[in-house]
Amino acid sequence: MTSEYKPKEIEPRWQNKWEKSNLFEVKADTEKPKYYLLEMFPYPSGRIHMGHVRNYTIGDVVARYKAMTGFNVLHPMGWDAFGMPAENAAIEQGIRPDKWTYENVNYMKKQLKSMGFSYDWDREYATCDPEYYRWEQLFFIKMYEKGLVYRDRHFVNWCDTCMTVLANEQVEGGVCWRCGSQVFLKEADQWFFRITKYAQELLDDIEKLSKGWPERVLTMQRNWIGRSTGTLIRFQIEGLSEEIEVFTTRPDTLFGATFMSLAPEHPLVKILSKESLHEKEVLEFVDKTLREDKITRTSETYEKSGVFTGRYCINPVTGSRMPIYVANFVLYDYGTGAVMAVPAHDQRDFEFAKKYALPIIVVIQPEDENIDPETMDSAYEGQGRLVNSVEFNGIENTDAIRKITSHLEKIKKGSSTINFRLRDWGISRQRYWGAPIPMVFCNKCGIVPIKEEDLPVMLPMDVEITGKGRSPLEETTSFVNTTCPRCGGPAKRETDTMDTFVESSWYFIRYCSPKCTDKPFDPDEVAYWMPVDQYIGGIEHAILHLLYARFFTKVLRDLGYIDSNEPFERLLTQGMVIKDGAKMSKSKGNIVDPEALINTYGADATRLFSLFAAPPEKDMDWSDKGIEGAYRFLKRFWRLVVDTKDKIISGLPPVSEPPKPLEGLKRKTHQTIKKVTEDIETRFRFNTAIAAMMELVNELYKIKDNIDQPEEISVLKEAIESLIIMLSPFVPHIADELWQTIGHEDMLLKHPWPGYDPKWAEETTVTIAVQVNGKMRAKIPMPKDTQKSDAKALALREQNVKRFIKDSPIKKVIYVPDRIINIIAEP
RNA sequence: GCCCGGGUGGUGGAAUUGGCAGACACAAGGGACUUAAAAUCCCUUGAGACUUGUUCUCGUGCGGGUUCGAUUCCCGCCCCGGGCACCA
Repeated sequence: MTSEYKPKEIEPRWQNKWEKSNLFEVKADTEKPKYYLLEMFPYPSGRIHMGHVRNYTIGDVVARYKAMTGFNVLHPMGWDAFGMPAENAAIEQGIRPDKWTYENVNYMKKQLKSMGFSYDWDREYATCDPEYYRWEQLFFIKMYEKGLVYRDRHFVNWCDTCMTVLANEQVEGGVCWRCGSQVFLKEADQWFFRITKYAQELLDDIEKLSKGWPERVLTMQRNWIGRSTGTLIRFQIEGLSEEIEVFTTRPDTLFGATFMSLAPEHPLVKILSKESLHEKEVLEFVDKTLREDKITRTSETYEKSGVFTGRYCINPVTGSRMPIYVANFVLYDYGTGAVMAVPAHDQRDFEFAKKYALPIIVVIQPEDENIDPETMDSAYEGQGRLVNSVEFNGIENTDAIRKITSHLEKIKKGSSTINFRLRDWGISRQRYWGAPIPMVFCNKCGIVPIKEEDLPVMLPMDVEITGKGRSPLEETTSFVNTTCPRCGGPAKRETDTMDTFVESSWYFIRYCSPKCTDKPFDPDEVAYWMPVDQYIGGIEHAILHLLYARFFTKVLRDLGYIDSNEPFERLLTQGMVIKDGAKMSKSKGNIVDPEALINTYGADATRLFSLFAAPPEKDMDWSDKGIEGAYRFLKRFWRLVVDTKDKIISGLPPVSEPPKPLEGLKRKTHQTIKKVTEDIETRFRFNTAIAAMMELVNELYKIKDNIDQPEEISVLKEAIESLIIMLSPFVPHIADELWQTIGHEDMLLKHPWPGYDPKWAEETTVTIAVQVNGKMRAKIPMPKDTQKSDAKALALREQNVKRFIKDSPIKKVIYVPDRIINIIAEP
């Protein structure tokens, strides 16, 4: 062993040793408590980036720590391998998506291994493996049979020049990212998962997650599901048998509803204007609005506009005729896609009414002012008593909500209802590189699912991908043409593939038994490992991925595959990696390649820095200089151990009563163990854990050369051994190397985590801050647990304290034991 | 626009339940060692004031408030970031 720290030599050596001894392989063992630690799996984009390094280092610290505290730790890794970049690579470089993907997987796997992560690589898979997506196809069929899958019309982004469907990401400022022509919304038949059926349970179970998930993620999910209680009201259309259904949370304003607004997408729009004078104008307006993107449409500053359809509906309580408009600000996605317009009490309706000279009727008057439709310049959206509402006049509007709803129920024109903002999950993608949807279209039998025994529906590999025209699968006749599973006659396959969020909605269950071939999961394995105890990943997944995974877990439970209600017991959301004030990205050119860092400073320094730079939840600012500090600390620690190695090897085990001069070191050692343990266990604050260990190293540097006596050496030995063990989850290579250097043979992952003696982890003297009238005037060391009267006496003796009290009488003394004493003395 | 976060020295951050603002690092400056450089080790380092102290004043995005005491709680702003259902 050399005396110099050479990460390039020791890191590959230990990675090999770990691999050869199968250190990270785990098996279900009911004798041991299990711990399932999972980080969000990566998309194989080509090379790992700093976000991966950060995410997987955080996970690795927890995984190794849990193993050292006696848990049977499952720590798997795999690849979220379907998605658009592979198709883009095919378009741009002519490389096959499967080849591109698996090459990336191999390269990134090598990179992850060079970081020394404790993955059980035996469980690895990619979601584009047919052995994986075949089960997804099975779930689709089972869900179809249960009524959880249906087909409906939906709007997609369409580029007329490329003749192709675009993802939102491919629409830049309303135009196609490739050819620059205007993108518009086009209707298409799509497959949907009925996630709304689970809306209430997804909302209720948020409560159960409140212990282990960040509050902000739960709030975001709650708002996304968006449950609101309201009233469904039916308006009869004059001259037609159809009714317009409206969802409103403000039925108290019904007497003030003077017109009706429909979303441009609403199916009634075409029927209403059909063969009328307004038909052309309406259709043009709808067409124009669908060419605008949704974010513009819903903004408050957006110019509200609409056109009259030529038809009227009847207000069910007043009997008055309400003109029906198509309005650009009404969203088809929320409620029923139709809004009863109450201009006096809704700002958007008010603006619309002013613009088109529609009647404004005030039906709610506040206590302290008198609202007049002639003079008002904005809608009144507050509380008050009803007016112009016949038998409901004088009632508080909050009571009127209930009373008018019951009235509507009596006259059979409406009912109380619960509305969710959450919409069903559209999973159809007109793309090649995804899991085929296992359905066929038969002229005789209609839509028919593939037979279970014929799964998987294999994605054909030999296709031409141009990025233009129809999906490549539609062009592949050998794929499209098939026979009907029911009648055996000629049939066509569904050529849409599934949203890649479907793969990531259940991958964590597959890790429990990744090699199971006759069913999706081995029930015993799943029963042992699930749920995931700790999930770690980016905050950008706070809503969609996590909600879909929760939904899928509940569906798979109801299909009888698993018992868990929720997939992830605890969640840690990690911040992004920022450089020069912006998220690291290729387009900004501010990428830092982790591979270069590993080559220069080693995996341990890279890991240490990514943990030390910021707490995990926060965005982390990258600085090139910071890694130098981490590297310097490792060198410093290395030298400390090498310098004291001989003493430590021959040293005595810890003594309970150390020599007086070393009591401070003993105390610092136990305090550090306590701090590091708590920081990992309860707070995930690795930056402060590392800072504490740095402090102990600094302390050791101060005294290491003055230690000779056997009893002193025993204190030193305890400190250094504890440090090596505690550092091992953070910087595993150097830790195992130094552990061996001081004469041990076991690997630290199998070594127990050190405990601390509470007696030594406590301070005996504390520094009390003395305030006079809330301003700090002195600091006094006192024995721990000093009584208030004694503390007061000591404080009053202090020169600077006397100076500020002068002759003023002491009115009050506030004492927070072991922290602060505040003397209130004002003349 | 809507929902959710964040803002502390030159920089990253610390302050765990309302109780000493700036731990630990980085950068910078000074010194030791060296023929020299690198490496290493030691010291100084929020701003300002003077009476240079166990000193005072100011200071946690901005403006108010609650409190003996506010980075922490409340109200109103400003700025930055994440998500918004076909990026993953």
